[in-house]
Amino acid sequence: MRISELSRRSGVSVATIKYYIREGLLPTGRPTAATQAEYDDQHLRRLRLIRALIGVRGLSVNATRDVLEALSQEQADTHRILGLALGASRLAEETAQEHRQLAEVDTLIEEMGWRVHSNASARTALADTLATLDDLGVPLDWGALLRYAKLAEQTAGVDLDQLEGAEDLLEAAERAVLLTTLLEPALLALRKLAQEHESARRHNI
Amino acid sequence: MRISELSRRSGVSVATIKYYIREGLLPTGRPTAATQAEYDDQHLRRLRLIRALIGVRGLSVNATRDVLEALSQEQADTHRILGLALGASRLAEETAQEHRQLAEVDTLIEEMGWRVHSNASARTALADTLATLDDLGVPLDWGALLRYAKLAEQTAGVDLDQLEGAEDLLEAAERAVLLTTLLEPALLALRKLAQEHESARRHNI
DNA sequence: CAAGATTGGAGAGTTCCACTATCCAGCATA
DNA sequence: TATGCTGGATAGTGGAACTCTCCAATCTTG
Repeated sequence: MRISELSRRSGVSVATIKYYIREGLLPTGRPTAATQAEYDDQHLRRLRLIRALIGVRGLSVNATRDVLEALSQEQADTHRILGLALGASRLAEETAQEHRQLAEVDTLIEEMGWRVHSNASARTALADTLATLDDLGVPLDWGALLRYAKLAEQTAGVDLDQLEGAEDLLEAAERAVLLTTLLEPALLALRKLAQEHESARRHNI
Repeated sequence: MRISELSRRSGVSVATIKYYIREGLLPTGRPTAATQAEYDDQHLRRLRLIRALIGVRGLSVNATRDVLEALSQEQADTHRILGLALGASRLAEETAQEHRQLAEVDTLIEEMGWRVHSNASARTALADTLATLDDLGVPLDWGALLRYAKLAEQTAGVDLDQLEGAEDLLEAAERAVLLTTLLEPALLALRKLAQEHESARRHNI
């Protein structure tokens, strides 16, 4: 198919497809002439993934490219993908406060018995939030943190179960990305609904 | 204190403070003369909260204003805050697909016995993601959804426990906002760490 | 009490991002 | 052969989040 058909089938404008190609989110088509190229179902599939990551998950184009690069580099290795596909995280200036929080995060990881090698951004993101809560005078106590961690562990268990049924490796890798990245807002939405219910229950409304 | 001291103590530039005042995130100081106003610790506190919501949580200025308005309007009612303080969510076009997913979400809410009245944005956010996953050929099955929901319920339990110790109502309301909004990236970070561990465990690495 | 810095308020300017539009020569189709 | 589509490049758009500049009034310092 040519670009206009790709556009029609994906619902993404030709101009935007060109933009994604320029930005390295989407590979170019197979050129058939100087001003002609051929696109296939892989392109369509990739384009849908891009739109999901940008539109539903709210990732930036840059963050999306990072995720996609991890996807293509590590297609054979689902485990690595899970470690890599975490997307955008803020760059944190290293204050003394942050260092202390980072140490607390590492203690938590040890306490949970988690074997975590890379994932520096998740560690700093966590330390970041803990530091901010401290600054705001609403520190999160160790017990709560531990309970959250245990629930996260169970959640990850459900996540990994979802990967079992995957047929080919490409699909497994893609599914891993979707579960780490795309499911985030859904889980947060679930938590909000549960909060409202739990609040109503405790206040006897 | 005057604006420059507020700036120095908060680490936010004077220009930005003025911008937040213009945008309605921060109330004006108490005017003492035509070109002078007095700020207090409440302003400083509010400013730190704003920076946390924008910087750490990544909320937009508009979304932050919504959260802050909910905070000031419903200070006395923690439950309402929890329902309101969910911040930015994408506007979804109502396709037939979406309707089906929304029905599934409602079935889930019923199955869980959740009493949820408002929170339309959490419902659509959830339906959105389910629809997208379906479109991408990686549907989330009912069992997994139910397991996620149960974990969300337990997470909400921990959340609500955190509110117990609050002394005054203002603090309770603020804490509710921080827990619904600011803790999100932390929980997602925990999930990522847990995923990496769980993946390593299952693959015997 | 004069000089210099600071202030509140408002408008304009800046930077970044995610597109979107325009242009062009080459190609496909009728 | 004319009409429209194509890849590639460049420029333009609109929104968001600041940031700068200006002003007269006011405060502070010497």
